[in-house]
Amino acid sequence: MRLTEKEVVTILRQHGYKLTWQRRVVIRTVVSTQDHHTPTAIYEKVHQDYPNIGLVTIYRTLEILARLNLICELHAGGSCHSYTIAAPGHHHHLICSNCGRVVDFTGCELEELQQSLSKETGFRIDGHLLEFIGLCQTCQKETITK
Amino acid sequence: MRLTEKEVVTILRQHGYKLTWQRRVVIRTVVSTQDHHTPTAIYEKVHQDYPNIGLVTIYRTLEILARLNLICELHAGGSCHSYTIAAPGHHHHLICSNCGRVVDFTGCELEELQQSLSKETGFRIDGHLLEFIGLCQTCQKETITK
DNA sequence: GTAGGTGCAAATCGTTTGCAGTACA
DNA sequence: TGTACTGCAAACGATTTGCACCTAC
Repeated sequence: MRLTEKEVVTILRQHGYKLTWQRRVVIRTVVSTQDHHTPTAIYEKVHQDYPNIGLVTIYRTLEILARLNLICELHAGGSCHSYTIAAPGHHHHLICSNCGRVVDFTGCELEELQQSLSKETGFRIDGHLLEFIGLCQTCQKETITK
Repeated sequence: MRLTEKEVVTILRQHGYKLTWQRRVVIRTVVSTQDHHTPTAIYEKVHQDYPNIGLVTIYRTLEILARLNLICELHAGGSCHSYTIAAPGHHHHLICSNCGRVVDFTGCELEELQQSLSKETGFRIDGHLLEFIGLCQTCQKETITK
């Protein structure tokens, strides 16, 4: 399950950050969809309703949220500065290359591979990056009708 | 096994690209180390011996090499525009977070996970991104002595 | 009341493009 | 010899920074 606006806000406060309306708007935007967003995309979306908000604020807010692991950076989609709302705990992402929808999953079961790799190479393995890319059900149908 | 300079050059020619000394120098630089390089890093390295080469040429050469799958883009290291020489066939990377050394491996065995994910989510899965990050043997020793 | 947050403008960085000259095949 | 390639400079987009003002706590 993904983090809710309330949870994100709470964690933000717990870490001593102030809750401004700008931050709340950014959080709401990220939480409210299943896809991933670049800073500019968030800016354009938010800017429609709140023309006073600055792009700089988006950057600064995203930086904080990323540092607190409240949002996740994606790579497989294309842009490497694209974020989606986090889910608690260790998880990975399955991304639709057409609409950008992101689905979380747990249970990557890489421990075995990681161990044998570690043994073979002598590396001390600290982490991994795993993302799947494909087409979601809706976009598959669209492709067929076209 | 990773591609050699000769192999890269051959493939380049097979695809109708001309072999300039600039391209040869870039290829040699990428092939000659086990780590990964950003365009700027390659430029600086190459520029010492060949001050006439332009950064633009590095970009254009890397673009071609990437398109022909002769170099691989890495993400887990930090910079998202970092390349390492490719190995033939489906493979993944294990990256040292300290020295940047890259080790290839095959046999990611994600087919099972991929299938169950596909069944659960309805996604048609087209590909995946998998990278391990850690410390190579040499860098582990360094960390201990310090 | 005050520390932290915001917006603006300018600086900066990485990357791309237009164009005239150059070199590989 | 002709076409593709190069280097330069300029353009461009994304991101960061300095600073004066503002606001959540």
